[in-house]
Amino acid sequence: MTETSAFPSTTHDHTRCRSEALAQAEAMLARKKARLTPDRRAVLEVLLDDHQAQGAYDIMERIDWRGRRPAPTVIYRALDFLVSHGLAHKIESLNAFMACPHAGHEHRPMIMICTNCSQVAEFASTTIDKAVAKAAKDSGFTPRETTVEVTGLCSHCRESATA
Amino acid sequence: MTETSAFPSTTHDHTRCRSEALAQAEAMLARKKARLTPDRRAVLEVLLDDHQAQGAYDIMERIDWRGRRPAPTVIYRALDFLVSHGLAHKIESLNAFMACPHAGHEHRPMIMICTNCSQVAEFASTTIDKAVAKAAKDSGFTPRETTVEVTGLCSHCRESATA
DNA sequence: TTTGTTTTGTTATAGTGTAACAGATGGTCG
DNA sequence: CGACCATCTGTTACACTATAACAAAACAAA
Repeated sequence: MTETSAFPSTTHDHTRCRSEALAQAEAMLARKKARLTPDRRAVLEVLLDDHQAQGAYDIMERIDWRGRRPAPTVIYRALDFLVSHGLAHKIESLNAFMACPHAGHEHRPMIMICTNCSQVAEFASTTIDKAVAKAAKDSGFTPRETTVEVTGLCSHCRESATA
Repeated sequence: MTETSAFPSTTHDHTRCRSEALAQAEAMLARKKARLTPDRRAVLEVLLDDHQAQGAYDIMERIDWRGRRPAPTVIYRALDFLVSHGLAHKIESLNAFMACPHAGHEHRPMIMICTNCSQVAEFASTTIDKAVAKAAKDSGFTPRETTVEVTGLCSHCRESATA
């Protein structure tokens, strides 16, 4: 099993990372005949600006909306859209949002949150899914949606923390 | 594999369920030399009143505090204490709290939330813990705290939903 | 081009959670 | 006892997160 650090290296080409994700999102929405309106696109772009979780109000601050700041409703509506189409995830334990790097995959991945650098990453694991399904079944529970979030240290911060 | 429904039956002896949990909590805190002050006890009692998740403000409403309602701070302080001693869990996806039936065990269980009857239950699974640990390791991530929450239908609601 | 659906604009408000600091209380050790 | 330190309480004010409601505009499809 290779260690595919889900956290991008500090030197990765983020301009490209960002534009590819955007292109993927556009393609995916076109296929679904869903509309990436200017508000939605603006929110997605802000989310794609870095690999950190961002609160709705942080996003609000970063959007130039005809010289003004958009109202919270505008942001939440866009976020609802993005989340429901799998382009973003809500991180429950932070009340914040992240862009999803794998647009369109139906998935509810594990989310990892680095408490040092605040970067977030996701990892899809069928092993976890199965373990959760089994635990639910053993409790007579019929699962619908699963949330798995982990805080800790990403590989880069772990190394530098060896001080 | 036995199906040990983690959700209490509608007919279970809740008076007893409640008083046993309280006694366990007292014993555990005495062992740790931590103080179950009146505020903390009041919050714990409200949490133990039923098997649903309760928001901090719901709890606030239910506490008679010398004829008044306690301030939010009072509730959050008590909740912090209870959570840090393993007597309650925060349910991130609901911004709400539940009493922990297994006082004192060091654990971060999976939490199941019935979207029909709003009851919540927990289930400790080493299989899930291992799967999460492995997924983290495969991503070069060093985990600290894990949150696993599942929405769905509990056994009782699943049966009645077969209409 | 009419009709129905989706999206926008806006205001107001509901819900969740902390900061800060003075004062009270309790446990401990001389 | 009584002085001390740590913890817990009381209170005010505020910050952050999220939704309700409804009229108006934009769009797609026939």
